[in-house]
Amino acid sequence: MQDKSKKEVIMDCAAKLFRKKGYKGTSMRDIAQEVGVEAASLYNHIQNKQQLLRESLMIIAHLFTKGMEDVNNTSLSDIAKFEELIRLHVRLSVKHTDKISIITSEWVHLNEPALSEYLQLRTAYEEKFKHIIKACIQDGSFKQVNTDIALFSTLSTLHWLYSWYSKNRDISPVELEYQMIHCLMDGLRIRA
Amino acid sequence: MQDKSKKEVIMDCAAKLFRKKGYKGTSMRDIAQEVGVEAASLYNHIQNKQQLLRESLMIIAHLFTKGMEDVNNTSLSDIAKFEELIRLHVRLSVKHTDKISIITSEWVHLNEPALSEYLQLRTAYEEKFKHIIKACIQDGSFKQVNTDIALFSTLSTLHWLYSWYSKNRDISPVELEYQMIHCLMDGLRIRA
DNA sequence: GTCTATAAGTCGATAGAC
DNA sequence: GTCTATCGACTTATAGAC
Repeated sequence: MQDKSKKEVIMDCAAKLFRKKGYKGTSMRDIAQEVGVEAASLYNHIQNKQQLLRESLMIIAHLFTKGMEDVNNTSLSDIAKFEELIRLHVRLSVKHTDKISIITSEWVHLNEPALSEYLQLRTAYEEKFKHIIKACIQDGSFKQVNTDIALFSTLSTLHWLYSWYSKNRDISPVELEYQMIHCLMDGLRIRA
Repeated sequence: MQDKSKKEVIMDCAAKLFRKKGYKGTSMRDIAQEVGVEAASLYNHIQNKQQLLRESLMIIAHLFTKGMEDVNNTSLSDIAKFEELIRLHVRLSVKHTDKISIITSEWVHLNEPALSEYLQLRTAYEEKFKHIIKACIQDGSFKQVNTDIALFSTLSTLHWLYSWYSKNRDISPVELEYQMIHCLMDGLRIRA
């Protein structure tokens, strides 16, 4: 495996600190200390602090967008697509834990025009997710639920996977995928 | 209804801004502008910025703790207690939308000893919630799910109610309670 | 109780030596 | 490419006039 470039090291350290203390709560001096250099040295590899937030966020946003496209390009049934999206979230949460936390809570600190670009990607993603839920209702595999609430409830759980997974690393990703699908699709109660 | 004290006005303005821009992203000048005074004037009513975060957060934490006690002091069945907790979250999210957002994402900026005090309350709350889920499994009303995942999934959805409710104020709180209970307990799929 | 003025510190970012 | 030194803006909070 190729060594990380210095920029990648900086991006990873920044994501780790943004997660722990937030974007505004993390100084360039904090990031420099984590990397092991002085703050001024960071600017030989990056333009500014905002770039660290923007690039981490956009990398993840495009991974979700690409994942959604891949799922929609299959000939799977709608309910199988729904399951595949849950697996996508689990996979990305396990692999990019720190950066995922940024997309969940630090996107508000994005400057324009990156903010609008990000929100457009997110809205498009959510609309496609909702479309699949609606299709599941129409083909009779899902109940006649309020689709907005179903979407919100599903995404809330998936957005916070990263925080839960950090504290429970003993469960395997495959087992986690199975449990999440079961929990979200079938609920808790025995007799519905 | 009694008029709000100046301190309450400041607390509400601060909560609103903390929600929008985060604790670290909100300056005392921002809060002062929202209140309609100069920044220095705030200090006649409050001690410091940290107090604004701490008090808002503790008010909500104690409302949840009190709500959990009330539920556990009833003679309801365990599954009815679970439903009652969902109603508690919906009720508090609707009534204290801004302050709830702080407890979800800004608690990391609490200084000690308030941070430890808050985490202790939160852990105790989660343990009691988990205990009710376990009781529901034991009495046969819930499936044999992973209780940690069931707890996490339920709380994630409930924690983000406030953000969803802000954008969908057309649904009534009572209808929202019903939909949330149905969604979390019965899932989406028709045949489990 | 509100204001102006300001202290004392931290922030992101740059200049220039090496 | 890293460092030291520093700029200018912004931060929380206080002092003291009114």
